[in-house]
Amino acid sequence: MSSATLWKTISDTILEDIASGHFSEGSKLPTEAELVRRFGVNRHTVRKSLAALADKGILRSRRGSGVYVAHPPTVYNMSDRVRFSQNLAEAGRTPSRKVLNLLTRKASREEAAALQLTPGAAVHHYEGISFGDSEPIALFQSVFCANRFPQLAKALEIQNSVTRALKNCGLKDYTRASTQIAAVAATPVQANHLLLKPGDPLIATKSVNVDEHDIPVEYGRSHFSGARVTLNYS
Amino acid sequence: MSSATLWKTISDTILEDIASGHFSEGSKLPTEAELVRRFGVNRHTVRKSLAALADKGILRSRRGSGVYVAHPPTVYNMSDRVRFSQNLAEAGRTPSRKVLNLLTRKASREEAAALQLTPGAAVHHYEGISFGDSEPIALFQSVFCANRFPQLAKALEIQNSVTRALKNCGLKDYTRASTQIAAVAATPVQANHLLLKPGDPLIATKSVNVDEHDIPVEYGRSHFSGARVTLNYS
DNA sequence: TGATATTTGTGCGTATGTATC
DNA sequence: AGATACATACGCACAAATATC
Repeated sequence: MSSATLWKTISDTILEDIASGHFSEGSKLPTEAELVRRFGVNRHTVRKSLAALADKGILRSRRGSGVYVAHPPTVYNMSDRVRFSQNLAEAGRTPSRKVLNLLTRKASREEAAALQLTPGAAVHHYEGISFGDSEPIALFQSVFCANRFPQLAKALEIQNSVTRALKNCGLKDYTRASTQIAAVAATPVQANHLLLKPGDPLIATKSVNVDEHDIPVEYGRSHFSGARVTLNYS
Repeated sequence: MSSATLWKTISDTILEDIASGHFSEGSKLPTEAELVRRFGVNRHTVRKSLAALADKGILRSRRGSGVYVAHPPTVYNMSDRVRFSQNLAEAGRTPSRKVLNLLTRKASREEAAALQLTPGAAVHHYEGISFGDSEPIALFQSVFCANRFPQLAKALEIQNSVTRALKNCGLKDYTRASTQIAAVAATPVQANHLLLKPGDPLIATKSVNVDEHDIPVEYGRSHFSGARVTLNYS
C-alpha cells in the first residue's frame, strides 16, 4: 500500500463511508474545511479526493453550498403516451414540479411551425423544473395554442399537471407524434437549475403532442440531466 | 454563447429579453424575488446581474418600487425658442414639473449681471425638477426681475408653465439669447433629485432669455441628467 | 391618515472554484 | 503538497423606500 497516494486513501475512505451508509444518498458531506481538519491534510488534497469521486458521478459539489452524495440514474420511458408523473412513479420516485415561468405570448417561428399556427399567434408558455424525490430531473418548456385553450394558463396555475389541465380545457387524450433528441452542454443557468456544472451533458428533446385527430396541441422542449436520467424507448 | 459566470449569463438573458421586446422601455422588470425563482439562483447573484445592466444605463432601480428598463436618452432641442413642455412632447414623452422652491429675494452679482439689473435688485426665484413620463430629466432654477413682473410669483404658483405665467404678466414672447454649457459631477442632493448616483455626469446649462427688445427677462440654470438627455442644437 | 406588505439596499458570514507562489 | 489570495455564489438578517389598502 506504499504506492497509494494520500488523496486516494482519503477518497477510498469517503467511499466506504458512503457504502456503509454513513453518508446517504442526497446528504451533505462535511465541508472541505472540516475534512481538512479530520484528515490533517491541505485543502488541495481533500479537493482532489472529492474531485475523483465527483468525476465518477458519486459526489456532486455546489459552489457556495457544499458537497453532496449523488443519486443513481433514473430510467425515463419514452412511449407514445408520455406522462411525467406516472413515469417517475414507475421508477419508484416521487414526482413534483416547480413552475419558473407561466405566461401568454406570441409564438416564435419555430413554435408556430410545430403547432401549425400562423406566425405570431398567441401561445401559453409553461416553463419549469421536474423533480424526482426533490432532485431536479429535467427542465421543461411547453407552448400551447392560446386560441384553442383560452383557459389553460389559469388551469396550469392550479393543476400542476399538464394532463389534468388539458383535460379541464376539454382535451381527453393526447399522444406523442414526434420527438427530436440531441445532446447539449448545460448553460450556467441550466446547470444551476439542475444542480450540475456548466458544460455538463444534457439530453435535449423536442416533441410535438397531438390530439385524436393528429392536430398538434403541445410543443415541448426538455433538458434532462445526462447524469441522472436514461431515456428508454420501448 | 453563455459566458463564464452565472451572473453574466443572467445579465445577457435579461438583455436579450429587452432587445426582443419582451421587456419594453420604461416597463417594470420582474421583482428580484421572481428572478431568483426563475433563474434559481441567490438574490445576490440576480442583483449582480441587474447592477451590471444598471451601470450600463440599461436598467434603473428604485428602492421599494422595482427595477425598470431605462429610456434611451431624450433628445432635447436647444433652439432659440426653448419650451420645455413642447420639447418633451415632441420627444414622445409626457412632461411634468415639481416645484421645489418659489420665492422672491435679492439677486446675486451673477444674476444681476445676466439680467442687466442693479446688484441687490429683487428677483423671483423659481426652482424645481422637470419630468418626462414621471422620470426626472433635469433640475431647473430660474430668476426673473421682480420689478418688471410683480405678479409672476403667484402666476407661477398656479400656472405650472413659465411661458403661460409670463404671458399672464404681459410678456408675449421670449427667445434664448445666449447659452453656456458645461459638464459637472452631480452633488448628492442633485443625484437624489434626479435618481442618480453622486458623481454621475450632468449637463449644466446657463441661459438668458430676452424679450422682443433684447431685454433680459429670465436667467435660467439647468442640470440635465447626462445619462437621460442629449442636447440637440439645430 | 395610518398600518401593513412589498421591494430594493446593505452587511456579514460561509463555501466552493481558481490561480499563483 | 502546502500556503495564500481572490472571485463567485449562497444564506440570513435587517434597514430604507415604496406600494397598497
